[in-house]
Amino acid sequence: MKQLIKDAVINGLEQCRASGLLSGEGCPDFVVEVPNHSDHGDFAVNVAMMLAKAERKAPRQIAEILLQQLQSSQGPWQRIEIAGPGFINFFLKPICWYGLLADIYRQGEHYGRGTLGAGRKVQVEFVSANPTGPLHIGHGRGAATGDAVASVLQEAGFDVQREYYINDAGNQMDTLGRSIFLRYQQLCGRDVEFPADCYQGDYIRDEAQIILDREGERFLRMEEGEAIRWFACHGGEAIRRGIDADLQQFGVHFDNWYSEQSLYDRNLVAEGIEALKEGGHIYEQDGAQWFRTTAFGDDKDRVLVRSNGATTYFASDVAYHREKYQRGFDTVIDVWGADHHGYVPRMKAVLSALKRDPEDLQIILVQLVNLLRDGVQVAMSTRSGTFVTLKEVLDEVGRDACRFFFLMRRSDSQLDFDLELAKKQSTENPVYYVQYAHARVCSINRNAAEAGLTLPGADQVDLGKLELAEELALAKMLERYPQVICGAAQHFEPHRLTFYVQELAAQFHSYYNQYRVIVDDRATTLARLYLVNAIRIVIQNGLRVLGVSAPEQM
RNA sequence: GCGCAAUUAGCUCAGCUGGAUAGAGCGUUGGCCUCCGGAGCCAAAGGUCACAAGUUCGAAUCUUGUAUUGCGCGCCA
Repeated sequence: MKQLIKDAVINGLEQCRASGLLSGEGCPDFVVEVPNHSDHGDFAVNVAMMLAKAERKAPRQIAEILLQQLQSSQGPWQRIEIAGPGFINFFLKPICWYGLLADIYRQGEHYGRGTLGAGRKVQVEFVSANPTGPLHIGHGRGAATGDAVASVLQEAGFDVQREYYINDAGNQMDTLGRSIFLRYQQLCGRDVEFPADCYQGDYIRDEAQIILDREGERFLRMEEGEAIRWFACHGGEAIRRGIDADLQQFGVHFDNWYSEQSLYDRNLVAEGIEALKEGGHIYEQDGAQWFRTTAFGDDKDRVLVRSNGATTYFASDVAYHREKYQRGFDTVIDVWGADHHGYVPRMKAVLSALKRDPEDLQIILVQLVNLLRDGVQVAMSTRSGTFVTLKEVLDEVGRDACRFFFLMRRSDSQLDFDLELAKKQSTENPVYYVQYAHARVCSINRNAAEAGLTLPGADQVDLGKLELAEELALAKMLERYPQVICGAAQHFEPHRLTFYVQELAAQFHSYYNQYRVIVDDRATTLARLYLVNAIRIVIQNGLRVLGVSAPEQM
């Protein structure tokens, strides 16, 4: 629709020049936009203001000349006018909007799908929490965000893979093994000290108990190093399965779980370092191997291999990201906690060193969640063991409310999550507001069916019966949906969709409260059923992308 | 100290590629159920878009500076 207006304006401009009304050449890169106020029409064009200098004429004067030209030709508009400093405002015929409703029915659950991605391969890596403890509420926000970004990209036509990176190679796994082993020994009655740098959470003791029940006391006789390795391996896998179960409950499904250890097993870490070395990006100092990330804008160079021979976490990240592109992804998206923002330059440096466009790596920073209970901040730390898990929150407030809540802000904005507030299920929790709009249409449909009315098809509707300003506004709102998806995908901002469905629901509730859908006049009833069910489809689609259900009854 | 981000209504936040009179929710105040589901709707009040310069037809949006807040700055993961 926008393009149609743009073409018409360009065409009109050329004709004005051909007839000598305007001089100048070339066409400025003007904008067709949707004005904030409906008084300003459906679309506004700023071309006259941009031409003012080149034409040496007042913007309104240029607009007047263009207006004459446009009015003499055919177009989908009802009227065109000049306003403000020189905007040309287009008012379209209602049928232009109502005609688009047929697309929504024709495409159904596919309405909103775009071709922006053109099938290009994108990977979204998110959560990737260390398998040393259960997911907490902060991971939940990352999970909701990553999953929604992936879904939005899918809707926009990208070929998306969701991946979870398991940090199963560091010394934290050793700490995990030791922690469980110590609890195990305590459960066996041994008087051993449990140091502060071990994981304190109750789940450690639970895991130890499970192992004790299943395996008995045989590990007491095992050499300590060997026992710790066993506990690390089995404990890590058990915790990973627990994480997976929590994510399942949250409705998040990964296509791939990627082990950091596997990078070492396949020698990819050494290969990654070698690749950087070949590019001349590595030097040795104080017995360590350094990657010259400062050559690509980082603050300081980074160590890949320590003087004791151990590789750093960054080294496996180099290998990991290098391997992602070898797997054929055009764009790779990492979802990180915002406290890791200092790592962005060095990861971008990896791409530059590997001769990849740094834009091929997009990093979404998610602010940590500020968890409150009755307005009082809950301190969270994995080490101290005082954290609220994602599962606890899910059990309390439910999946839909939880996901919607996480997606109500842009990801790099702080989020206050008050558990008591979220549990109230009152107006503070807007997910019900949106779901209710959907359920209301379904309720209308049930009533319509009882009255012997069936949902009309596009060819059975007299669109002329939709003559209310509110109905036209709703139709326009529905037309915007695919653009919202597209914008959210381009900017990796799923919160745009959250805002959109809320706005659409609000507009529907308002309409519903003011007018009745089922009225005496059959043709009007059918037309309104046609409209509100298009709304239902769009709300359902929007919620599905956000990972929230659209119940028919509440 | 250096770097990154933020600063918009009483509170929490949107604001698209620079566009016309800056929006929403909550809270406050006052209304709306004989009526398809009141988990809803309507109305009112509420603003120096942190501050100051600059860029231009036009700035909450772009540039620079200042202030405040948060985060990051290891041969940790």
